[in-house]
Amino acid sequence: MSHPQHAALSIVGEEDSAKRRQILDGARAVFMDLGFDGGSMGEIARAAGVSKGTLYVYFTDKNALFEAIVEQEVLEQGKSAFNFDPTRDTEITLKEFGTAYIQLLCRPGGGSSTRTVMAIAERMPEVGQRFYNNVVALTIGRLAAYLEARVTAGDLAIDDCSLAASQFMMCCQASLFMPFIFQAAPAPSPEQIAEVVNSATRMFLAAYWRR
Amino acid sequence: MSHPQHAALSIVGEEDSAKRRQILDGARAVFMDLGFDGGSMGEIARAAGVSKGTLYVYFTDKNALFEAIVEQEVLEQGKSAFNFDPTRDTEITLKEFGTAYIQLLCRPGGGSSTRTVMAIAERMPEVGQRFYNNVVALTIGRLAAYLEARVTAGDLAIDDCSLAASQFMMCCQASLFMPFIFQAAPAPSPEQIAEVVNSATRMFLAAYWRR
Amino acid sequence: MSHPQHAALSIVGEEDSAKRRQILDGARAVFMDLGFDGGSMGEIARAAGVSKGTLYVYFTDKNALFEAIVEQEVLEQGKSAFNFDPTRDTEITLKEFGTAYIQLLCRPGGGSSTRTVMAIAERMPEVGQRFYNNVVALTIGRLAAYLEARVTAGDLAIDDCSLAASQFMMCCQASLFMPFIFQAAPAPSPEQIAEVVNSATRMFLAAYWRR
Amino acid sequence: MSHPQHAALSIVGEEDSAKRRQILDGARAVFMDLGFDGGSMGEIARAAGVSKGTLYVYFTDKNALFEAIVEQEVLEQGKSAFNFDPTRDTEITLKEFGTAYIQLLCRPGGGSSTRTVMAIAERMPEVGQRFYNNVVALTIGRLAAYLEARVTAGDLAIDDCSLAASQFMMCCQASLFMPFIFQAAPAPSPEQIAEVVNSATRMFLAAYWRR
DNA sequence: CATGAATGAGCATTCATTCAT
DNA sequence: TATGAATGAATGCTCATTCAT
Repeated sequence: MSHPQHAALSIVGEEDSAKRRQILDGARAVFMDLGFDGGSMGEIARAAGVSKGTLYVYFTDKNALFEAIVEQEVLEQGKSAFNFDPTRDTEITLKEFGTAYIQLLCRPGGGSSTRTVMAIAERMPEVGQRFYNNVVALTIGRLAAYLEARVTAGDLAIDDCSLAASQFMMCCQASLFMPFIFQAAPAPSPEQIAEVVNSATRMFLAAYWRR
Repeated sequence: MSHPQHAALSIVGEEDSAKRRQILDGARAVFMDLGFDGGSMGEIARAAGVSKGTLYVYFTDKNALFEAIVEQEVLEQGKSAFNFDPTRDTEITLKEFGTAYIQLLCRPGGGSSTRTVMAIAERMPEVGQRFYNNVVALTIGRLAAYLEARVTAGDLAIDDCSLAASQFMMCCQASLFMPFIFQAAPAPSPEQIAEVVNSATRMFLAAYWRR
Repeated sequence: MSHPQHAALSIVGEEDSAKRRQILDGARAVFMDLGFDGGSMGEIARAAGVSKGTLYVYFTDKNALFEAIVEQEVLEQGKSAFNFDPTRDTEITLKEFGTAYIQLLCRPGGGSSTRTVMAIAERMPEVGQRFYNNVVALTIGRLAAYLEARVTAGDLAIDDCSLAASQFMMCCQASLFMPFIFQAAPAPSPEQIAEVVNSATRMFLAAYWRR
Repeated sequence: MSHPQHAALSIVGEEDSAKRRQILDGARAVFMDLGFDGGSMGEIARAAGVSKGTLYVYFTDKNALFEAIVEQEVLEQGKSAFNFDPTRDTEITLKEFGTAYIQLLCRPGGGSSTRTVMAIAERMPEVGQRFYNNVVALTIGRLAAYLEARVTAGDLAIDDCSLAASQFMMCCQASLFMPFIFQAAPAPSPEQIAEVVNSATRMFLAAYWRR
């Protein structure tokens, strides 16, 4: 029993045969491009290079396959290691994190996972929740922990570090993410990102830097 | 001559018979709940209390109906009159605006239009653009104009008022909008909104208040 | 009772209000262009410049309207007065008739009635029969009567004048009608028609001229 | 690799699985009875004993299926081997050919393909052309070649053998094909055919027999 | 009588899913 | 296990027909 046979939603210890991976790769490409409804099982099969029948050997149905994709995305993005060394310089840390974060969020064809999950959240709330909790909230939590450390270190004066973390992340998105996700602007250039992140950092430190 | 027979796509001066309104209401409910692909013309007909055929008397096809819904949302949200009297107190103005803005964005079942449009933006870029330009960018522009006035008045010191406006709006969303749109949290309470908006205002003024 | 109210299929003495004529004209244009299935009642209404509802005031349904069109075509084509003066020169009469006949049959957009009726004959046999009997057979009969007169006059020696008439008409179609109706060639030029009709006449007289 | 998965429109070397044949048989029955517009994919599926979905596994759409039917008819009728041995007696050859030709054209339920293709020729001209060129024109060409041989042999005196061939074929149709295709008469009996073909042959030889 | 808004049955087509091999 | 042929329910859309005005 160490092969497929429906691992269902077990968050950890997913079966990972080559076929399964192949399917997930194809499915990700299709779902992220076309969305849940827009992508068909046929296209996924073609993209994955397997037969349609095989899809159903590894996943009970389209929903399960989609959930697995999101899960994978969650795992992967959750792994995004930002440098939150608590002893590191605050300004540098914030700028580097902000840049990496926006680059991740706005990479060409990469708002896709955010968009795709947002899109389905009304119909598949658990999927939206998992994505939020394990990607967005996780990152907020990590940044919050870093901020807490800087508070302790005496650099910053913050009441609610979680809120502050969220504020910083949203500030970094200002003028970049919304146009990008609404297709009103292409992916931002490194220069644009730098400018916005610098401004966000300045604002953040102006508000929270220990006076 | 105030009746159906294809009013076409005229953006302004749309025919507004009762039937048309009825259909738009049904369609909005369905599209916002299920998304563009998820909602079927049959369901819309049922929701609107008309026959499927009637849908096509008023709208050429599913796309046109969807676009009309978005257009309506655009018109409605674009009309949102925030009090941007340039002589008004800065802090009060920001707090009131922030509160109204988040209430609009996160009203129960109201992130839906944002979500629904984001979801379709990859496949219908013009729709995404219209929504961004006439709702999001419009509001940013209005706030930016107000900020400009306060700069002139000597209250604030801001280089890029448009960026600043965007920053304030994003800051107000912190910890509220993302959980809401990912269905990880219900619509925020007035108290939650007040707290976040206050914090955003504090941060904003700390950064941009003339020293 | 001297107005509409469904005159049904009465072959003679059809009601003929202006509206009715208007409808028939629109319907003819549409049916002959698009065929019975291809033409819609909506298009007919537009072509006739009346409302769809009005169509049903004058004709019970699409079938009845179509039948009326064919009937009208039958009446009109039946009236085609070829010069069959029994005392007229045989060769000249044949050539003139042949030319007029092919011109009628192959006039641009005019094989249409033949095509349209043939097309529906399997599903509406009575319509096909009426058309054949009152257009094709009628013309054969008239030519046959003329031939009979020439036999009596001593010009021709024919056993079965009806068959002979049919033979002459078919011979005139040779190389012209089939390509035309299969859309493998455009409507024939007067020169082409003349050549074919001349050849047919030569052949006919070679076979039936009193030796 | 002898199975579906879209054999596309390859005119020759068509895949020929049993299912495909089954579908073609059902489709032929339906299309020939009801015409292109009159026959629905649902009826075809029922007639073929397969599901509607299966139709689309073998044919991209209704048009393709219809074209395949016509193509099959073209192939089949094009194969009709008439005995055109150039050394064979002229009168016998003509009579035998004429009889076989009319029998083919007027076989019960067999004028149908001619009718069905004529009917659609206005909207699908390539289909009409293929049918004309590969069925009608082909046969004319073969007969013309035979006539040419008889001219060379000194039996016949013909200027335009192609026109003469067409004339003979049309003459053979006299009083038989038109009533048949308009459903004004059932398929002709062998006796009727013999009589008409004999008369056509007599006429033809009277005109073209070397004097 | 004439209108045109409204209907609902019907159509071509797609696609998630099943299952014999 | 992997396949791909087959399915049938569902979808977007059209159109002949009805009926209140």
